[in-house]
Amino acid sequence: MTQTDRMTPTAHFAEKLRLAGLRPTRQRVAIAALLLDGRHRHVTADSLTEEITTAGLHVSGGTVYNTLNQFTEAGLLRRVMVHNDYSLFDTNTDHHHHFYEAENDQLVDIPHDDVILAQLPAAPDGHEIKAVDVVIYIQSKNS
Amino acid sequence: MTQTDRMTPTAHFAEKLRLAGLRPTRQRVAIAALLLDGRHRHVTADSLTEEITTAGLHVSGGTVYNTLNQFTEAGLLRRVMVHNDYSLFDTNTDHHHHFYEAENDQLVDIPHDDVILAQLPAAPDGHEIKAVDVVIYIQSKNS
DNA sequence: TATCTAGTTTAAAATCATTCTAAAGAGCCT
DNA sequence: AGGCTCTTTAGAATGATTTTAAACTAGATA
Repeated sequence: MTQTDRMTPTAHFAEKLRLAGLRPTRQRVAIAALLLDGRHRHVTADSLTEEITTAGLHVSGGTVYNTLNQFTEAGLLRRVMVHNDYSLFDTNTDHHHHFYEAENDQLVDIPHDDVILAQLPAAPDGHEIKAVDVVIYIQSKNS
Repeated sequence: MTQTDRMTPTAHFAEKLRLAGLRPTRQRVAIAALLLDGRHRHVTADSLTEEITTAGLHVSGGTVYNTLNQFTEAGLLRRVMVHNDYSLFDTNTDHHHHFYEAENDQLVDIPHDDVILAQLPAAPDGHEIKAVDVVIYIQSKNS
């Protein structure tokens, strides 16, 4: 049993935020409780706002965007690039890749081991690799 | 010597557009002449507009966007997803991947053979793989 | 070559996700 | 509790891209 297991949910997420270097404000804790509960899913500023509303809470639009960006920078979320229409965030920060079906704007995780990069190029001089993203674009067979 | 080698540049690109199913309008031919000459590079709506102006021509903003989208749909260009700020297009439609340095918004091609995907997952039922994109995010070593 | 029509281009307005602003509010240290 | 800094807020601003409605043109037809 870890330390945070004995805490109230709020204290648990507040601690998580502190560890990430973020002051645990009411809004950030509320969003953390929604997004960082271990469930793996993909959210947008819009879908998150909806969740917040459904939970009977209110957080201003600007703060939703700020929080999403701060969580991402802190490594609590991962940004997924599949189109230019709006930002997508993945609550699963483990190393994994994605299928993307443009037709339905559907993003699906690929299990960690199912893509193996046998050989990577060396990063250009003076640079290091920060992340490797693989997106496999798929479409219905009858289209 | 192929057929198009004997044509004027304009006729050459007009033919290219026809083959792609696009009516060769003055604007599309002009843009094709700039983008589809075989040089491999990355352009944005903005950088393309600049090129057009430099060439002493004028094409409306809407048409620049439409053309970029149509060329992409026709397989004459490839869209590269690395951020959400604006769309990037690659004049190289061959299968290859990219390094992306967020710091300077710098996109660099990775030679075809330098990334080897040893194993790909099967596409979900009823779907087929359309494309596989690999983006390697890099950063300066001293940051 | 004149005519027709569907597809294109245009400038300008509209859209829409995201960021910025300035003022009000809230952690948190003493 | 007091105070300082970081946050949040609502609303305005930004900026890339799309849409609009009218003017234009490629290409087919007569």
